[in-house]
Formats: sequence, structure tokens, C-alpha cells
Amino acid sequence: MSSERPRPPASPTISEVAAAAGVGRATVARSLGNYGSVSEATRSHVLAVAARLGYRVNSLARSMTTGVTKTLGVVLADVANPFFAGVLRGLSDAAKQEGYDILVLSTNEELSEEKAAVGLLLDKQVDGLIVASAATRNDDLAHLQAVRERGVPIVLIDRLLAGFDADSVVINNREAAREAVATLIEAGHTRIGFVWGPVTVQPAEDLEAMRSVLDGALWSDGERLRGYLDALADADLEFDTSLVTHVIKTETQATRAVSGMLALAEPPTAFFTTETDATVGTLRALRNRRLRCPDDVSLLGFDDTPWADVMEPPLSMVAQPMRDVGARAAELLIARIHGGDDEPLVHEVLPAQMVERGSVRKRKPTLLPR
Amino acid sequence: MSSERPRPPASPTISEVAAAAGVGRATVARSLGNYGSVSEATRSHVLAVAARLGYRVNSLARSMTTGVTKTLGVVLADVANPFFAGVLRGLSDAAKQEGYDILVLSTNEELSEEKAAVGLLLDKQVDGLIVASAATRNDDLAHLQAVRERGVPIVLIDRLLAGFDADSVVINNREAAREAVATLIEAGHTRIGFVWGPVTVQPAEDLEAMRSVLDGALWSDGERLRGYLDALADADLEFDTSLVTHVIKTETQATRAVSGMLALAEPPTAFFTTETDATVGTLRALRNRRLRCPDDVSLLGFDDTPWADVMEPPLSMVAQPMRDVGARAAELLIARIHGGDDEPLVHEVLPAQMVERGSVRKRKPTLLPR
DNA sequence: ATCAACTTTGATACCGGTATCAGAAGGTAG
DNA sequence: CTACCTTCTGATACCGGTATCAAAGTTGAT
Repeated sequence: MSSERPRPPASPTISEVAAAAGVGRATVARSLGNYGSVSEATRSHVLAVAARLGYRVNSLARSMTTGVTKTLGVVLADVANPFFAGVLRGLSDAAKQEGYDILVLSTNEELSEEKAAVGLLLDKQVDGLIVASAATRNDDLAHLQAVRERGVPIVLIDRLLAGFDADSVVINNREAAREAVATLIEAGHTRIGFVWGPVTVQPAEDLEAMRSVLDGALWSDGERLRGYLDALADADLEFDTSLVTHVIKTETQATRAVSGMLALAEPPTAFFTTETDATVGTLRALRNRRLRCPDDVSLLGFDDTPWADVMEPPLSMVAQPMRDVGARAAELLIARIHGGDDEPLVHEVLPAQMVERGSVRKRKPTLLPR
Repeated sequence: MSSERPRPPASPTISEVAAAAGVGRATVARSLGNYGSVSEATRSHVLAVAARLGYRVNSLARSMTTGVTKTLGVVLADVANPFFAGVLRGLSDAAKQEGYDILVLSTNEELSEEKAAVGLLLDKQVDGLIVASAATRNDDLAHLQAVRERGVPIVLIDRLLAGFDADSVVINNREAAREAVATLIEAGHTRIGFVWGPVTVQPAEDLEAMRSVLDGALWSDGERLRGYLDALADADLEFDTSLVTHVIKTETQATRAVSGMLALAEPPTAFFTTETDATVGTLRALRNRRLRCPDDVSLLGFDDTPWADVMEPPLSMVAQPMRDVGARAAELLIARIHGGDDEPLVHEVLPAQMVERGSVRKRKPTLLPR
């Protein structure tokens, strides 16, 4: 109101409210906090004064004494990735429902960033942690052990970890991938490209080598490839390592790798993709070669999107229940925060849903080369 | 190590480190905090002890005394919306760069949720606030005024507000929309559907009514519609209110509304869409009516996506620099936090980029009906 | 040996809440 | 009227850091 700067316009503290109301600090706290016993008269008086002064609690100070921040820490790879964005949405909604806030940090799949993120969240005294870890089997998990030692509950999402057991919420990656690839096989495809295996410098030489590569991969990636191998094995199809990409996960790399496969003597007649960027990259490669989907090449991939339905042809896709993953993780974590370590660990596996549209074409059964 | 529960495994405090190291608390703080003067000997000793005990600072306590949380509050509509997801990514990266964390709350475009979110973030003592407000011209902005009164810096993104001036980062919505629609007009289209005007129960009766509707709309929505009107005016085309949708913003509603337009006696030959869901909904409506793009109907819309390029036809779109919006907002806010209120407000306008692909077809100049 | 100037260190107030405890006020019973 | 139990209230310790201040210890110059 006055034109001269009111020096500290900062929010009033409980002491100031107490002074203004002519009562003790504890009485104010009781009135505001709705606990203990306060006479109705003073209580309403205090509330009125607090409202007049525009009092707001200082959550920091409160957390300081209660030891509870009502905040969940979330560590994931990239908030702009549609999958994680969906997860975050579910997470955020469920947490809000229970009166929790969310502190999100992303790691770009870098373990070093993950460690820093986890440390930061611990420092901020989050009540619990939700992590989609970038760690693979060979990595050091000390940062997660540290979380446990401090008694902070933790829920893993999207990826399990070999050396660290905790509550978890994941998709049935292996089975979903197997089912999807089986669909392609049933449609008569025998040469099926797999876009986005684990990154390696050299493609695995044979099935055995591939299996050991899998041990060093992100859990979800490994599972999807295992599902692919399962489907091949079920149908007695031979595994051809040249049909699995091993490139860094960007759209352009996918395009390049798929183009390579299409140039093979015996090119794939179908592709199975494990993520949005892989799908888009594959489509681009097809377009570059003037191949039509599904007439020339069939396509089936992970992660449904609103766009899939208006593509030409409409794309068949494996839809992950992203929001549910987030929501369940939040619920699990909050239950653990309230419940304690006594109950046994929960390992939730949500089913992915195959949405068949029009990108898989039945292939005429060609006579096998003798 | 020991099998019996070590009662409080919680992280050691500065006092415990001090006790273990046989020095005073202040000395520990100095060693750890790297300030004041400590002899090299004690310093390294303290550091060693701290490391051995696994000491981690309690950010809450620190913030308590310093009055700084190194945390930015972010309020937006929906983290799963690709636009906001992109913004968030830019925001998050830029903030991390400067050593800040981000507390995100989403509002689902509900003003009541926005107020709650802002209050919560203030309670948590964020150092600054970034808000994509759901408020329209007629709404009460007391919650934002309160932020200012508490001396917490605030940056508006994506939407400006009539009654509240602050640092801001937005897109040149009006000009970008005008340019896009002008492209359609240059291609010979005169009946251009506008998908997603402001929500109203009744479509505006005429241009005048429309202008007043705009006052009650979300800023960005209004600007895009103004750009559309600008383009029509520039080309001396008459404005037809039946070509503007006024439905709730969901994909299905867009489909329904567009179907309605296509059933008009003189249906649109081109559509301009203002968001991803509007674009997808429009495409679905075209598909339902077996209309082909761009042969039968041209399409141009806001918010580019990786999918646009592999559509049939590849979609021409207006690409918003989402990450830049987020990054600039974070930079601006942090500068304001460090700088103070003295410098004048900054209103940043980032240009959207039109990406021409193949969804706009030149239309044979039909003779105007006499 | 004396004193000033500087370095190193510990003690302690403080941030803004919550929680405990004890005393004051009011009501009822003996 | 005194004893005792409730209800209400204020004073104060505490959470885990930071910041200030004064005391103790060093060093060097005179």
C-alpha cells in the first residue's frame, strides 16, 4: 500500500501471529495445527489474526521437527520421453491424491547423474524414492544401498536390478515382446528385424554371445530381446544376429541400422521395435527405400501413441500402461512409508496390451529354400 | 553388519561428526562448508571422519538458516502433454546446470488446483516460481499477487495474463498462426476450419462477439485465433463463425466438431489446428469420412512431433521451441533470484518455426460464385 | 620479553516450526 | 472451604544446520 519499501515483506512467522494475537506461540501452533486443546474463543481469534496477516506455514521448519517432508523423490531418464512423461503423470496424480509432492530429477541414462540425483534427494530428506535406474548388471549399486541404509523406502520402476531387490513396478516385457513377435511369425514372417537391442560396439556373434551381452544390458531391453528369442525358439526359427541393431538409441541411428538390414541379401520382411524413436526411425528407413507398410514390410512396436491410429496404415502397437506404472509405484511407496519394512517386498508386473491395427500383413507362405 | 537392528541408522549429524572427530561443531561446518579458516590438518581429519561416518548434509536444516532452498517451483497443466513435457525437459536441464532442483505440480487447467499448487510451493519456500497459468482475463489473480508480495520471483510461461505483469517467456502465437493460415490461403484455400477456439457453450455469433469471447480465453488460445483472423483480414476473406470449434479439448471432441464442419453445405477445404490432440482428432475425422489429405483437404497445425515426418502425407506443422521456452524461463528466473527486482521486466518472445512437409496442397483457383 | 596482528577453534544464538511439561484457571465433589 | 480433576495456556527444549563472536594459540617485529 505505502509507496516506500516495507523492508521485510516476507511471510509472518508463528511468533508474529502470536504477538499480534496476544497469545503464546504454542497456542497459535495448536490453533493452526488443529491439535491439543484450545478454547473455541481464542482459537477462532488466532485463526482470524493469522488470516489477516496472511500467515503461511513454513514447511521446511515443520519438516525439521517432524522429520517428514511429504515429498517423494523421482529419478528417471528423461521427462520428455513419452513413456516417462506418462509415468510421471500417473505418479504425480497418485502422489497428490495422498498429499505428497514430487521432486523429479532426470539422468539421461547416465549412472553418474543417477548417483548425484539420488544423493541430492536424500539430502533434501525425501520420504521415499522412485527410481528407474540406468544401472546394468555390472554396475555398482552403492548409491541405492545407501538409500536403504538410511532407512528411506525405495521403489524401482520399469527396470529391475540384479544386485538390488526392492519393491518394484514393471511391465511384463518379455512376455509382451514374445507375444508381439509371435504375432509376426504367425503372419508368416521368418526374418524379423529387432530394432534396439543393447548397445555394443560389435554385434553379438551368435546366440551364446548374445545371451551374455544381455547380462550387461538394461533390464527392460534385455527382457524384450529375450521375448524375441523366445518367440523364435517357439517357432523353431533360427536366430540371425545381423537382424538385431546394437546402436545408440536415437531416431537417426535406428534409421541407419534398419537401412542396413534392408540391404541384406535376405532382408527382414517385418520389424519389431522396442520404443517410439525406434519405430519412427524404422518408418523413415522404409520410406527412404520406398517400401510400403504393410504391403512390403510389416511393423509392430512398443509404446502406443495417439498418432498410431491416424497413420497410414494405422500402426499395431504394444501399449504400456504408463500411468498405471506411475500410480502403482506411488501407492506402493506411500504404503511403505506408512507401513514400514516388515511386510514382504512387492513385485508388481503390469501387462502391456497389444493393440492390433493395420501394420502387420499376412505373408504368403513362400516355399522354404531347400 | 551386525544382525541386530541398529536402532537409528539415520544419517549422522554435524554434531556426531564433531564428537567423533573430537572438535567443535563449527569446525566441522567450516571444513565441510569450505569457508572460514581451518588448519589443513584438522580439516582433512574432519573430512575423513565425515566420509567414514557417511555424513550427508541435511538440506532442510541448511535452508532453514540460509533462507535459500535452491529449488524452483513449476506449475503447469499436464506433464504428459508433449508440449509441457518438452518445456519441462528444458527447464529441468537449465535448472540443474545452475544447481537448482525442480518441484513440479500440475493443475489440469483448473484454477483452483493452480492456487493450491502455488500455495504449496510457497510453503515449501521455493526460491522462485514458473507458472503456465490457467487463468483467463476474468479470473482472480490473488494467488499470484501473493507470490509477489512475499518477494518470490515469478516467471510466466506460454501464457501471459491481463492483470499481472511479470517476467515471461512465450511463443509468437499470433504471428505464427497468421503465417500458417496465410500459407493455406496462398495455396488457394478460402474456407479454413480452426480447430480449438476458446471453449463456449454457444459459438460466437459474429466477429464482434468472437472478439469479446477472446477476452475470456486462455492467452495463447486467443492469440492463435487472432492470428487466424488477421490472416483472413489480410486476404479480405469473410469470417465464418461456423468454422471455429468451441468444444472441450479432447481428441474425440475435435473429431466430432470437425465432422460437423465437413458436413456443412460449404465445407472447409483446409484445417488449421492449434494442438496435437486437435490435429490427431482432425485426421481421424478425415479418415472417418474417407477424405484424403492433402488431395481432398489440407492440414496445418501447431506442435511438431517426430511422427509428423513419417505420416502419409508428412504433416506440415508449426514447431514450438519447447525446450527453449523452459530453458529460458529457468535462466530468467535464476537471474532474477540473484539479481533482484531492480532490473526491468523481461518479456521474451520465441519464434515458432513452420515446417513445411506435404499436408498442404495447392488448390485450383475455383471461380468465385458470382 | 612484549605487543600487535593473524590464524585457528569452540561456544552459542538463530532460523520457524513442533512437542513436552508445568502452571493457571475453572469446575465439581466432599 | 479445601481437595482434586479438567481444560487451557505459556515457556521452553529441540530438529540440524549456519553465522557471529570471543578466546586461545601462533607468528613476527621491536
